Amino acid sequence: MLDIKLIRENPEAIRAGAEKKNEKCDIDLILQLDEQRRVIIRKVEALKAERNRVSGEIAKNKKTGNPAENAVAEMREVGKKIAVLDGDLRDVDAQLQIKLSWVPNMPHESAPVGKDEESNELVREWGEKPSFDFTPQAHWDLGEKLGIIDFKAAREVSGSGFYVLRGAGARLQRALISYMLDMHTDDGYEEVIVPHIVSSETMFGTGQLPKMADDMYHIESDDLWLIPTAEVPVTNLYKKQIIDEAQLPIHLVAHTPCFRREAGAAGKDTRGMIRVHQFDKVELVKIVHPENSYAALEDLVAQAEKVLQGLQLPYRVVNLATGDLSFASAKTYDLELWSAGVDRYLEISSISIFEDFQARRMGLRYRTADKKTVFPHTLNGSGVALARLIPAILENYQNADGSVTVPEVLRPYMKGAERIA
RNA sequence: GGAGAGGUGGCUGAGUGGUCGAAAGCGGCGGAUUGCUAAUCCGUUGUAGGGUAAUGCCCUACCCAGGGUUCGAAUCCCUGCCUCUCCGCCA
Repeated sequence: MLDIKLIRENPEAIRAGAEKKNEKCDIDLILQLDEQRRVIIRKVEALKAERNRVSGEIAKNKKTGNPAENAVAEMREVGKKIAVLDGDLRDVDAQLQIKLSWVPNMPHESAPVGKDEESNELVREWGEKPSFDFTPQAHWDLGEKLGIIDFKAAREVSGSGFYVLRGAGARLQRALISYMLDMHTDDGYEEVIVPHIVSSETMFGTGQLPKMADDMYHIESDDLWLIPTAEVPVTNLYKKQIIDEAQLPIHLVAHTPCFRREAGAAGKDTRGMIRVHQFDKVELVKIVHPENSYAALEDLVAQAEKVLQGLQLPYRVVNLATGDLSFASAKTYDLELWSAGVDRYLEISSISIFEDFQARRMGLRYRTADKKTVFPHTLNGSGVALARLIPAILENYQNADGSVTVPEVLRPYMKGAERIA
């Protein structure tokens, strides 16, 4: 959510920002509703002030036994006017809130301007792509031959877009989760376990609702939603709170499953576990002081990179173009992992700063020393997504005989196993 | 799921339909004082919206949420949500 005052004072900037993100929003209507709202407030509050004053007099007169019938009759009329205006105000305010909830966050000036991923900016590359003296296989072939990924069983159980890990495959995922959680908690992130099903209000807080409703699983009977990312429950842990400035920065890490309908992605990446309806992810969330939030973004990127560096996997860092940014994001870096079998980069982590957009939506504030309440900045980043990481490990660490070498840092978590064969 | 109780400011906890944004205590903040690791005393202490040049001032709203009754609601009525206790069910 953007501050209505900001929109009132800089309508052109907001319009331009939305345009850069390929988002539409009706700024003119918002300004009009905002003006209407304030006109009604001025009227109705003047009437309420009068009613309060006269009601006080009525009380006094009743006590001293003076007649008050005239005043009561008058106030009955004033009360009717107030009821009408209050109704108008509710309507206008509701309309305004809906329009406001559809205004995207402004892109940061350091996000490259462009309408789609073509304009993404390569920031840096790390590691070397592996070279093979044989033709590397894709993870779906490798995994099925090794008996560690079972797509057929997943289809039977749930339909397309799911996967089953077995044996060393399941073990590999658990090892990765432990490896990542250990790393992040060692670096000062607090581990949290959170609900995977959340309310509409919570989905609104981080900006998934209203825009992404069709991309998420909705449980109609209870009006609850399956989380598409741990960002949602973790950031909302502080919803509607005024926290102490001294509590900042807050660093959290959570492992959760993520559920995505992938409604608009029919036909894309249909093979393997690259685009699925459910996958696990380790997510990092930060709540920080506005003054150093962009430094916190760089730190968060480095934290996610550390996971890949530890695993010795080649990747590149990309600064997303404005048109590729999500609704709530001001700036996003993607980490893309090279995967030898599919011969392409896989987006494995997305690290974003939302400035105060999410905090304002969820009513999260902190109190300063001089007792002001301020919206902190929120950030999050995958650290990292398992359903992309496992394919990359299998493909990049594969051997000519179809076995897979276990990355060294994972061996302690795999009972010392050096290979999956 | 059934029965009962209840939801008041950072916390504890009062509150007869009118002078209650709300007693009191604790905590916090500011100050005074005492040489003894703290006590005592005084003051102050919520959030948001509107107006205004104004972090000041005025006004409005908020005692779980949403409706209603009334000139006037923390206080009465209805609905919902949540919490607690007991029973049932259950990993």
